[in-house]
Amino acid sequence: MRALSSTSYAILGLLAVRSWSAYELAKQMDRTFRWYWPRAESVLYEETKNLVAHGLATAAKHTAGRRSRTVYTITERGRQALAGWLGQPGAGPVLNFEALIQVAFADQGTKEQLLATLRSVRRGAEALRREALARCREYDETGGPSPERLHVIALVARFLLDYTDLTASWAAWAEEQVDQWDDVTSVDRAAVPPDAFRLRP
Amino acid sequence: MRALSSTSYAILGLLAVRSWSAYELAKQMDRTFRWYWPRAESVLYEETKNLVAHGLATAAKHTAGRRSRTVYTITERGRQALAGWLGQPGAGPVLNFEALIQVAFADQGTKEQLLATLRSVRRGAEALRREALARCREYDETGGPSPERLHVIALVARFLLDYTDLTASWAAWAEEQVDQWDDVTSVDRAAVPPDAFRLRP
DNA sequence: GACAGCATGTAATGAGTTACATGATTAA
DNA sequence: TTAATCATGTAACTCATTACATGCTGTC
Repeated sequence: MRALSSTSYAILGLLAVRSWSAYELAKQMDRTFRWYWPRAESVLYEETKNLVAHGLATAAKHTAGRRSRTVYTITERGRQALAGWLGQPGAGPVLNFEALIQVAFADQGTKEQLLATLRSVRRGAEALRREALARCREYDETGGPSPERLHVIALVARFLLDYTDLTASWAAWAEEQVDQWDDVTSVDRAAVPPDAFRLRP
Repeated sequence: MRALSSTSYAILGLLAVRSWSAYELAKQMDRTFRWYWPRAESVLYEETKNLVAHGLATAAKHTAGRRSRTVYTITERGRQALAGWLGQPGAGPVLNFEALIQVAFADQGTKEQLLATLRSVRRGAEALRREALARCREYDETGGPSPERLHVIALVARFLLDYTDLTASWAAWAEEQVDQWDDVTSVDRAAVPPDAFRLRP
């Protein structure tokens, strides 16, 4: 029986909304947490058991046809634990951006390498932005699967939309800048993007 | 002798700029990587040894006074390894935002809890934005410690400035929205922030 | 009858964090 | 002389990932 982690509470949060099978939870984690709390599928199967061991959820084995599925349901203690955790100070955004290390030391490589890095970041970010926009349109038009939770979902959505847009826009801007450079080892002060060091209005 | 990780290459990147003592590297990691590749100080002392074991750096024990310090220098093989890594596709931004889980399930707690979470995020983000702005002003005015690297630093700075600004602005906006709510369990469709689901112009 | 997807896991491994240990130097 | 900071690490632990294992079910 492990101690409860933020990941435990994240799953407990989903269970507070409704009961889910382990498989459904795994899919839902991919739909939602992937954006701001990405974890491998396998943690789900460990954590659900952990929640049961702590008495925060119950597991019910169903056998639809001959195929088994375990449905998890939150307990009253689980709701209390979740409410308590919501009062703890949670960590702000922690970013891991490998490609940005490569950008920071790009003068040790070639211009082509830097452009390839930026293009790959831009493509990935654009795909995420498209996905975020499509989901947002769905929520806006249909109310989504939990219309009674739309007000909190909107807060999260606003962040993710802005965040994916920022990444895509930045990568596009950086590509434009680098395109204008003769060389990645350039020392020319004029090659430094103007206003890069100032907050946009 | 461990396999090389992205963290290994990050440190190797610093060594490509100049030689550093282990302690200086630890400080520099805090100054730079903390923003987009945060790692504990202790990894530095493991990784430097690992770089030496791989032949990518050399260690020189100096004794200034009676205090010992180990100065690390990149080797030719180290420069080649770094240049090779710069050509590999690096991962895009991966976000871990614990407080956003709490926002997503805020309807299971109280309005006060949600406001406290948002305020704490905003305070932290504002502090980071101030720090980023101060560093940017320094780079803009003095050229910073490596003026010949200013063009790549500017690319990184632009991202970090926008990113810290986004987080701070979002938290402030979210606080304003929630302030107007009667209750966090509100179902009123009018309480949903207008245009939250649309990309800003 | 094969293959994609449903459904649920386990084992091995690894990267990273926290906490601790140690002693020197310098400024108040 | 006390505290802060310089300077370098080690050990234990935790969290998470990757890769694998298993068998069912519906469809072409």
